[in-house]
Amino acid sequence: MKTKRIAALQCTALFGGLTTEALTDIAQRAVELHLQKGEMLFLSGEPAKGLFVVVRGKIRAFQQNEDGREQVMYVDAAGSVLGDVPVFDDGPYPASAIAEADAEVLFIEKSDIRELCAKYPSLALAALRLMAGKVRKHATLVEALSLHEVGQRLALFLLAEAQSAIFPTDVPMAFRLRLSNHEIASRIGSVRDVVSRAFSRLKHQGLISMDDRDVTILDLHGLKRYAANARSSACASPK
Amino acid sequence: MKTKRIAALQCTALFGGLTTEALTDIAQRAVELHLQKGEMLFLSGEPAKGLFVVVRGKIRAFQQNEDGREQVMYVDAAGSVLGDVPVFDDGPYPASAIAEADAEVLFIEKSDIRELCAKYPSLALAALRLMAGKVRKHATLVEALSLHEVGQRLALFLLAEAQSAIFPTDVPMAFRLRLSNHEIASRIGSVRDVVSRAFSRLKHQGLISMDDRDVTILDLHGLKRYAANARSSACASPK
DNA sequence: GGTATGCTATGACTTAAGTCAGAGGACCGC
DNA sequence: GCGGTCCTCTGACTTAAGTCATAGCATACC
Repeated sequence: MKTKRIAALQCTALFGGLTTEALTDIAQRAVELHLQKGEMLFLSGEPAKGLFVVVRGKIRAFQQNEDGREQVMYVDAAGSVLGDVPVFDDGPYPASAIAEADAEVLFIEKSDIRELCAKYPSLALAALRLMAGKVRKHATLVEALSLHEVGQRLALFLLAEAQSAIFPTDVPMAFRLRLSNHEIASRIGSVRDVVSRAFSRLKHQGLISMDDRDVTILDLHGLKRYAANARSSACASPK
Repeated sequence: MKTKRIAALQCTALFGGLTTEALTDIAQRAVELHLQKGEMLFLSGEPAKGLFVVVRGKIRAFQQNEDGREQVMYVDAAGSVLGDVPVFDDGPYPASAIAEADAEVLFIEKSDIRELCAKYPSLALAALRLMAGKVRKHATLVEALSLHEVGQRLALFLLAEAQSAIFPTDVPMAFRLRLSNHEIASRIGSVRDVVSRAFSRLKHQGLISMDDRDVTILDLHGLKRYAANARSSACASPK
């Protein structure tokens, strides 16, 4: 009956290392939730009762200001865990979460997780590894937002996208953008129009080319140089 | 001989809950370091061998761009732990660390920490709590940098400072700024001049007053409103 | 005393970022 | 076909942020 849940838990970095008994135990205590695209999972600042495991679909964690502008923290697909922070520090959720596509998630009580961490050291270490990764990711975001301008942040975003899109042999790296300019903007801390202009700048400087949404990095080193220091790589001869 | 070290470890949130035996064990494996003000403890991106416990003094963790502009992540005083992230995710240090004042720190090997986490679940849980707090802190910073303007970030900073300066009875909250405008700027992601102007704006709007570096919050609700939405609280009648 | 040094404050200026509006392309359903 | 919706790209404009230069005021030091 609960084998599907157990399989889902097994696929996560957090629970993957546990024994079948432990997984069965968690699976039985978990509550299944089905979300339609656009449904909120939780709100930033809301008291937290536990964490969520994504079984299917996509969940977007983000912050919002009064004007409705969004900053995406991360997007969690199947196998990811969200809402882990409040489990360990007893605070409210630090961000809001919404279903980016129809999704299926498992809810697990805070107390259950803590209990299991105390019982299975490997679970605690897995949680630590996950959490450390989040700190690192956020630290990178802070650095980008505080110390780099929009064009540089876009360059960094493209470099990361190129990395994750696996085309190891294509030397002039090409990949398809899965996100709209609006979505890119909400990830790199800007707005649609400005991202559009930043793209134009990269194109005019000969660092990338775009055919519809297919990006080709023409000058990898130049793009990296631009990401590190926008000024140094300017003044080239645009077409 | 090592009782001083043990006492220092006992004072940290990370190791505070351990038994004396465990503490003695760590204390023996720890390496003592003495830093003069301005000395670097580690550099962002550098491979990490372990974590550091601050025994005395202050250590500042920060990022820097090519122009030398700094973003402070946090400042650790006695009892704090830094460099914990790479211990659990095996990456390099995510930020640089420098002695803000003459300092004394203990270095503990990555492998020792991991071993102890597996052995003492309470240590793992303490580490998780610490790490969760860092994620939360960074998430707050990301939100501020991405979604609020400098004036709002300064207001948020002042509200946080007022909180930590303990004056529970003073209704018109007053506290002394321990930081220069330059330091404040490096914490809220801006530069000296801009912070100075942001201060003037808050003063002109009657939200705060300043006598040298003594700040008084004249209108707590107004300041909070300004932090949430700078536009709404404008247009008041400045003196 | 004089002279560094470090800090604040300010006005003038430049540039990056963000806003607004218009035009056009792709896609969907009717 | 038509009218939606959703996206992109652009130029013109406004505003926030950052830069530069200057002046003032403490403190520390010789």
